[in-house]
Amino acid sequence: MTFDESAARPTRGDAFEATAAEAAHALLGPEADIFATMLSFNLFRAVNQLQRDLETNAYRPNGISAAAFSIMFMIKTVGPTSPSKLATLLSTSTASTSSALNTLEKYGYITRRSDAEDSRRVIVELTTAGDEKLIGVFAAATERESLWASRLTGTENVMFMELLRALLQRRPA
Amino acid sequence: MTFDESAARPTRGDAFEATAAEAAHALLGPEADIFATMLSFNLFRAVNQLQRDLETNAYRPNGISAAAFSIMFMIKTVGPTSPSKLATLLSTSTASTSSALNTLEKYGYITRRSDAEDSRRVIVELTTAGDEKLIGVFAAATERESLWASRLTGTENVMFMELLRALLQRRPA
DNA sequence: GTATATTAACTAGAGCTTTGATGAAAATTT
DNA sequence: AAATTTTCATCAAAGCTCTAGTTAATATAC
Repeated sequence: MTFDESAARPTRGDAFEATAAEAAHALLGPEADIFATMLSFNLFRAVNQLQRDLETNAYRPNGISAAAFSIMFMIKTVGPTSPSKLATLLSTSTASTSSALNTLEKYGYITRRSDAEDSRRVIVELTTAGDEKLIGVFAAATERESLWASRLTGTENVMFMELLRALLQRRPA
Repeated sequence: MTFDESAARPTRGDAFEATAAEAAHALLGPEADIFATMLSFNLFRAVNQLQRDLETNAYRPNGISAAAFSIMFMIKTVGPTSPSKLATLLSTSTASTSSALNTLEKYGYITRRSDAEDSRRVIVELTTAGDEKLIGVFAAATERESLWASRLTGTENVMFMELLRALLQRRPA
């Protein structure tokens, strides 16, 4: 990926970022390099706002949680699969997955059955109701996400995607 | 912010992103524009990994939670303040803040006292133990965050910061 | 001055998260 | 074949999240 180097000039964060930077220097001393910390700070701020938006406007109106949505979407992605596979794919624990599956099962959106090959294993499947629910929630979420993306230009969005892919794919230096 | 337009060429995501994109098209049809959705998908993936890293390597070894850390850091940032002010600044509910403050108080990291001016109001303050704890955790978190930032070049990190500031400061189009 | 409305903090209940423990089944070792 | 280890799923307990509702105190309206 290449950037126009002239673009790499410092710009200003908002008042809140400035206050947080002050606190960081108060904790680590005025000489400390806090760039990565402020980057992480703003990253969490932005993602928390997006997450909240999706929960308020896509998940909750449809009566499901973010975790429930991600599990249903994952089953849709990979097909009928086991709780442990879901946990691995979603970077969460099997215990959390088990708990969320309990709720989804209670609502009738997924079913559990025993694997004939390996009876330790459980196979989780979307029901018809679950599939229909997922379609509605997914459409609502996509709409909110598009609204967020509209804060950036097309080029900026592509850059953003590049940077995220780099974060996900590159090993730490 | 300006970008080198030649950099705005599509690159490839990982196998997992490709699978998710397939599922998205299965839900919305092959014509659907799922760019924003995939951007959001990768954003959550990256942030979840970072969050997990910080919890595992900075917060938990020091015996506190991410919420506890963010509250302590906020008190350090703005000084003694009320639960409702903390909730506003952290974009969370007063109920969550109250719950996290209960734990922090139990551990002796913060104190609550009544405001003389308005006795509905509570003033939350860091104890000496809380301040010392915060310094240690903050240093550990900063170290992990720097490691993450090292996955990107200096220019890329600056770009990343620009994009986050744009997301936080610009109104939806 | 009394009644209503608003505000601050908290609790209650449901859900998801974690680590750690448990039980059962499969794989491995001896 | 028998004993050990590993794997899978689940539960338990502690903590944070939310919405909704409560209590107490302040502000405003009549």
